[in-house]
Amino acid sequence: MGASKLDLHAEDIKTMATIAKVFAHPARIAILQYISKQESCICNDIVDEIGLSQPTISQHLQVINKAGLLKGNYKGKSICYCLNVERFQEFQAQFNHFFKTTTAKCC
Amino acid sequence: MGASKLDLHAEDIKTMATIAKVFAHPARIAILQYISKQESCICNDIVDEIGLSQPTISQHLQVINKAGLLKGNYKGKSICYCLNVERFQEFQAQFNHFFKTTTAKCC
DNA sequence: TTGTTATATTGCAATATTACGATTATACTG
DNA sequence: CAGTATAATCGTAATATTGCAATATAACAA
Repeated sequence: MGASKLDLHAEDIKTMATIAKVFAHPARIAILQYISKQESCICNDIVDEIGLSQPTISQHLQVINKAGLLKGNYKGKSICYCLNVERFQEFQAQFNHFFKTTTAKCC
Repeated sequence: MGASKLDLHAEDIKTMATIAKVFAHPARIAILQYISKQESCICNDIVDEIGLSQPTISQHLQVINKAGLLKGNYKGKSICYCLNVERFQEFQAQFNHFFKTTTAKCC
């Protein structure tokens, strides 16, 4: 099928998976790293940097944005995309909690 | 297409995405948490716990296993799956590094 | 307003993922 | 060895993701 039986899983478990999905594509990791490095980061720069087409980058940006990790302000004709640091730290906290609470008992 | 242009991205970026993919499905998160909680954790228990079919669970276990996160020993007829803690901690370290090195400069 | 540049959206093709029934392999038991 | 229980594999269907060309929209400049 391809559709995950979402109702099966607890809310926090679904949240973790949703967060992880954002990071589950190299282009999105690359975009996040690039955005965080640059002082000013307009979409066209990202396109040049990553090597994917403008629509594809835009699509990945949308995924990142939907996760709440993006802030954008117009800088002239371009948009300066920036990392939503607060949200990013929330994600990190979720991961840390997941790692902390997942420790093997057996073997 | 669906195929990611892998050659575009740096090795460490691909690694991050690959790791994240393991966590990018609620069933796998649930499996990992369940495995870590139980003293002894046979596959059939996981099937009962998660509510997906045996082949589906087996498929997810394979994904987790390919990532190196699984240890399994036969316990009678069943297999006791356990978390490879060392590998799991490696993953955590990778995430920590990613989060640490990705900090916004602009906005 | 018209033209220009930058980004978003749409539509579509290719591939990947998820899920399960049917079957096969594996390890034990009698 | 034959029988049983458990897990893996195969085949296949449904859905999701990825990627891009074409097009639309948005913001500015003249």
